[in-house]
Amino acid sequence: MSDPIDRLLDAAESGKSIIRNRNILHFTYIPDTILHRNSEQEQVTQSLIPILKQSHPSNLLVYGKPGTGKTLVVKKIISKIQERVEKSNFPIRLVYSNSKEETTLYGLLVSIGRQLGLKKEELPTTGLAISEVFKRILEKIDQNELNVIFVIDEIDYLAQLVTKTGKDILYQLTRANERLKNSSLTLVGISNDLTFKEKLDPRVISSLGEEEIVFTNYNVDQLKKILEERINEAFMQGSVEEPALNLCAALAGGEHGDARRAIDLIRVAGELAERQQSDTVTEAHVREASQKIEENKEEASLKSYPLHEKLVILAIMKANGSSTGEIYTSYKNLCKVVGRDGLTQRRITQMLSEIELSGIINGRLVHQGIHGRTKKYRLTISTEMVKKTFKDDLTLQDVV
DNA sequence: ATTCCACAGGAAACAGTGGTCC
DNA sequence: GGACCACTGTTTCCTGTGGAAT
Repeated sequence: MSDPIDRLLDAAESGKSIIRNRNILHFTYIPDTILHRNSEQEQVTQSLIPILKQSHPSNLLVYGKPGTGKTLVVKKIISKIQERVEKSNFPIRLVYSNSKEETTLYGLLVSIGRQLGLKKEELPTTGLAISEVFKRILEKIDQNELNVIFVIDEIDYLAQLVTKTGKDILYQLTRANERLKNSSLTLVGISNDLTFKEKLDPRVISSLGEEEIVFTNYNVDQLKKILEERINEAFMQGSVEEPALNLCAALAGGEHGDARRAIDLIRVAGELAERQQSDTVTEAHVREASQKIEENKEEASLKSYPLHEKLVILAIMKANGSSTGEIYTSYKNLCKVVGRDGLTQRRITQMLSEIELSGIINGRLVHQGIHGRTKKYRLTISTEMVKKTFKDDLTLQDVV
């Protein structure tokens, strides 16, 4: 009798692979035709055309929900312009940065500076005043006579960072051209949040929102087209069943027409099907994939929490559906068990709202008359999931 | 009609870290 | 080596609130 592991490996080796090309199953892979964003591509191109004419265009704002291809379109068009302009001896420099990836305003500015070629000695990663960092970036641009396009993804986060620190960097960015002598700066902001402009300083709105382009959500038919094209290239002929394709499009369309999610779904479903040595991807695989993606998200976010947040989640688990006060008492007990000092109730209240944002718990404000008002929280994920994930944490082993 | 509970959640201040600049 | 800066995670202090109880 052969070793079961060998048997598995043998089977996997002899079974045929239904995925031909994995790369195509990543959202960020863009074959030229696959975006289905013709009118948006035209709009973006048009508003950036002044660069070709060697005058700097007005600032541009691009809106669209996640997975609508807005970043990909912007990047693609700018790199096309770059190619043309290179020949004409009028250099432009593309600087891309994602506000969500940088946790601080300082970090964002430094990432921009690095892309412009500022070394660590010229622009240290900490210690300077924000205005100083900004000044150095502008000096560099002017010195090298660059025509720069700043693409700032998730610019709503930047706006948040700015309001937090009280600096008006956004305003200065939009008006930077007034300070530049031999160069130019164009700002392309990308945002998921259509309402984000309302929170901005009116002075910023007037210069930033000169041009606006909205990427509408994909509908189910468009998602189907996108999936079909990718499937044709990425899978073996006929290995994805029609109902599976439809389900993928429907699931992703049910959220806000997120092509990234649709493509993720079909990729994971394909991988599952391969692992199970199935010749085709079926509806069942897609459902399984959807569940798996969900679980992975939950697990990853549970794991990423620091100790006190984990304790709070455990406290909610132990007293499911209870009020902030009860959760706090439960949390204090847990702290005693693991031998840590408990934080204040104010901080725990804040943590609860933070955790709620991630969707792991659900809060409901209740007014109990003379018994005051409180918020009642319950877990939205299974307790098994929490236990399973926290078991690996040494300090938590006793309390799980 | 008034009181009063049990918090929610904003604002500000603070401590500590890790850095620059002169 | 002291003044200064950004930033995080926290504490302290505070005002506001809907409806049961009186």
